[in-house]
Amino acid sequence: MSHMSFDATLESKPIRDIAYESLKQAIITGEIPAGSRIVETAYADQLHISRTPLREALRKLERDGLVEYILHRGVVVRAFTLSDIDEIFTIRNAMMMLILPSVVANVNAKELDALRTILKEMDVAQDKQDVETLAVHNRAFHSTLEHMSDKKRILRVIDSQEEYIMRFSAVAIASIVRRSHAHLEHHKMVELLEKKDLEGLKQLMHHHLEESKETCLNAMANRGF
Amino acid sequence: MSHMSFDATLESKPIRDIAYESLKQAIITGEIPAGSRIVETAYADQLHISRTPLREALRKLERDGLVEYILHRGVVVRAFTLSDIDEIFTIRNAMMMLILPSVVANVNAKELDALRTILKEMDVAQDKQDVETLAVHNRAFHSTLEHMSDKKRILRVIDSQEEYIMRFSAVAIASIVRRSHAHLEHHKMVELLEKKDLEGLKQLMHHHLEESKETCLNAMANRGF
DNA sequence: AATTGTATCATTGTATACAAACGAATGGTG
DNA sequence: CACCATTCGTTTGTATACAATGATACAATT
Repeated sequence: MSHMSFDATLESKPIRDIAYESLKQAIITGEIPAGSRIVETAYADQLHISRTPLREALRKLERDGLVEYILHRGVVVRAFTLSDIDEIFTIRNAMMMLILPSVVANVNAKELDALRTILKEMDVAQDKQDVETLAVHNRAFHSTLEHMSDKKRILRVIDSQEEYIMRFSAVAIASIVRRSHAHLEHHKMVELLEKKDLEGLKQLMHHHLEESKETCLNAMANRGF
Repeated sequence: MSHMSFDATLESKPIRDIAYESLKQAIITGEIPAGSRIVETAYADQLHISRTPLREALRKLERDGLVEYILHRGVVVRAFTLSDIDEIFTIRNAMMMLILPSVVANVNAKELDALRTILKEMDVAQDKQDVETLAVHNRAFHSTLEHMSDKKRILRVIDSQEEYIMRFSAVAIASIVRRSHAHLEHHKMVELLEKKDLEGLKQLMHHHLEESKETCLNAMANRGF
């Protein structure tokens, strides 16, 4: 056993998955504007890959609802409206309410530690007003919390909305008021988790996500969406 | 204008979509058992198509969560557990609660008529105890009702669970007791819609879907799931 | 006998080639 | 000039060919 592949995470992913993630990112960040048509040959050339893996990536994006397929005309990037954002946050909130019971039921010391560790890093970022880092940790915090649940299918729905949420909640975090509120709420969430206070957690989480949605919708509206 | 293509619904769909639907059906009905590996060459040959469209169909099913992808080993059909079924019904119920306000807000005479027409056919099927037909109309009823909402993204989530729901709720409809309850509830739903009684409708719908889930879970458990 | 190395095979991953369909430009006809 | 048919180019749809990878069986070594 001289040299096996040491790190499974570095293992070469199929090109189609790289294309999938690349496209997803480009669409969510708006790099590829809504309404754009994605011409396979052009995009494949740009990525220096063939059309085959690109097309498979497009089929996945189609099921994600990020692109729309038109017979014999390929795909166009779907647009986000304010209503879309509203719905995305609403879905996530509802799903969160569904998994919280299992989160509280499953929570253990190790996972609480993981949350506390993230929280400490958030404290630092919050002190520095480092919004970028805060956004990253925010995602990690929520993701860790969510995945304490064993409701796989519900988690799948949440995950499918996650990309958008993080994209748009970054806008919410940019608000200094919302930022400090959210920070306090994250701390309170861990407290409630420790106490296994399901009802308190549900109420807090619902409020947290609702506030986040409102802040985000306002910010987007101001940006002329 | 001699002969254009007359019926858009008969328009030739891409093979990949045919493969997609065929596979989806086969998996949901259990024709391809859970845990089976789907070997591309074999399945493509069986459908008399090439691997390319089949692979694109598999990528869609992957995003649907119907198959699982394993690096360099292809896809295997995911298993349904009782917990899966529970979650699927739960998701659908929660999503339904979210769209009902917009359904009540948007309802108009034409759509109510459509519902009433379906209901009449259900009356006939119920009289004859024709479970097959009842299942078809049941799907049409719920689908029509749901699509009165303009919440596109939430509807997308509902639709993504719909196939399973119909597969499993067919089991529930097989119960004669549940069948008559459901029938009465469908009539009551239309009444409440007419009256635009949102709260009443929410309560009824929640109960309706919950009962359906319980009946289904019991039936499945008895079948040794 | 157990284990490890190696050859082979089955299967997936990707690229390319060709066919079919659509759309825009062209040209003829009333 | 308007209108329709035709042609051509672009782009998607599908098939096939080839490369890369992982699994398996078997032989060699201990």
